Amino acid sequence: MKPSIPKGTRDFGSEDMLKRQYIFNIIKRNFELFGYSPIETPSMENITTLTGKYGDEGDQLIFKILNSRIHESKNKEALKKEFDLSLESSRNSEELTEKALRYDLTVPFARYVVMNQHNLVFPFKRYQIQPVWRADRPQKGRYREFYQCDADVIGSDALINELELISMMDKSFSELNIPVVLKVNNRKILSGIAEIIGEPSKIIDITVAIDKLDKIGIDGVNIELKEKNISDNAIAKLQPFINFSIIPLDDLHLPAFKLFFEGKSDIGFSGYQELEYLKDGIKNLGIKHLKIELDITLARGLNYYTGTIFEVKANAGTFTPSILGGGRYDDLTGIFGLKNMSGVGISFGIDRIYDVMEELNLFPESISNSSTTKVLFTHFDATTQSHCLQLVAQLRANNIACEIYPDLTKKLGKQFEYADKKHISFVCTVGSEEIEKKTYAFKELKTGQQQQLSIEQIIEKLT
RNA sequence: GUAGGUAUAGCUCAGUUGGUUAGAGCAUCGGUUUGUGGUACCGAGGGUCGUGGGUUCGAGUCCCAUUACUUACCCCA
Repeated sequence: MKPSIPKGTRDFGSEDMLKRQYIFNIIKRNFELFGYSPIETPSMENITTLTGKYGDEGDQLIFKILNSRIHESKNKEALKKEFDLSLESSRNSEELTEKALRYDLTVPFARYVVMNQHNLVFPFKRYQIQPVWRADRPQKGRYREFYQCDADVIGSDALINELELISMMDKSFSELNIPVVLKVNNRKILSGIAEIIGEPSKIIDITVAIDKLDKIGIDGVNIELKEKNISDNAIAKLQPFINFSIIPLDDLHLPAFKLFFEGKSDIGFSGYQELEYLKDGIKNLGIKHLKIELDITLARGLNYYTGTIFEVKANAGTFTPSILGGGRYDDLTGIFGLKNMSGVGISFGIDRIYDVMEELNLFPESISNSSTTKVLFTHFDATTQSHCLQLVAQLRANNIACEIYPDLTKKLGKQFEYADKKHISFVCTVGSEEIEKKTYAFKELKTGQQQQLSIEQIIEKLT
């Protein structure tokens, strides 16, 4: 049988893992620096917890888990009927699947908050670093199993939370040294636009069309809008937004927004006010790295967002994936029975961050050619090998990572080659003469220097 | 769901308008070197050319089907 793994999944080798841990460590440190504490939730959720939160497209991508022991079902007729119906259309049948793999970390988090509401201190700030699964078609930078690194604060509708998140993104991407643009928008502004032009149900079509501006030009956008049955009158009203769809936040002319919404759309006006707060507040953050722009076309498919929305795009030449997403959700916990719990959060996509950093060669050289092992003990036979056991014990007692070449071989060359390939810095050779004199041949592979040292001298050298 | 591309050694890939025994590099193992790695040289093992059918005197090469992988669109981290 030829070994294989499901498509869209990957194995991570040791070097991959060291690089991934490098990213995880930076993100995790910043999460803690900004006051978030860790939680974890199960890989699988009850399917009813997940469905209906991600929009139609998202719901289709949920990995469902077939119920166990369906052959023992007492009501096989009902089961068959559900199965037949499932063949006809996309639907959820608890007869067949009552569990599913989590699609993101935000919805399980909301579920967690509701279930633990009496034990949590609000506003509750948590971070969570775990894999999620999507039944997507894999392609470059798109996987079916990938990690998200989420930080959310729930139980506070203050916009200072958004500012803190922006500050945290700036610090994190600055430390990772990735060139990025933070795109910001606000669902309230989108709703306001839809309200004013009288096409409230068409807002997704509108943003999708405007988003194609740089590809198909302003006329192309207008044609597409018309194809989506949006009235000429509405298209006319949209024109200012098409022209200023993407604009650096610093250049943003807020009075135009105010004028557009004031007295015409309450929700749009409140979106404008939030934007104004953010623009003012960002001045206080001391942003060093992040380029921030307002992007009216940024909609984000997830249904639960209600206010600010974030997306970070990396710039690795032709490869410009979005590597972070997030936003504010005013009532995600409401469905689970807990009202008035506004939350806001962001999610780093570590797998794509990895791809971008690999593309741009941003990993420190030291990661690729470093080993967790400091010293390899080489030997000639069973006697000298077992003597090594005493020596490694002493090194490990001093927190020096070391290992013994496990196979018995007379060939020192082979053992040295092992050390070299594993990028182990030092080799300590133990022969009968060494055991007698209690000094060992201690060689630094990088320099080729070798001296006879006692185990105490070795420990001293390495600490 | 829509549209392309690819499939040959463990890995990455050559293989000409169809023509005798299908090649290379890397990796593995052995040797030059039975107490010293990264370099070098010599040698060895490893293939029903994704699967099934067809055309042909003859198919890795052409045609059809099928499966897997992959890229782009949609959507997304």
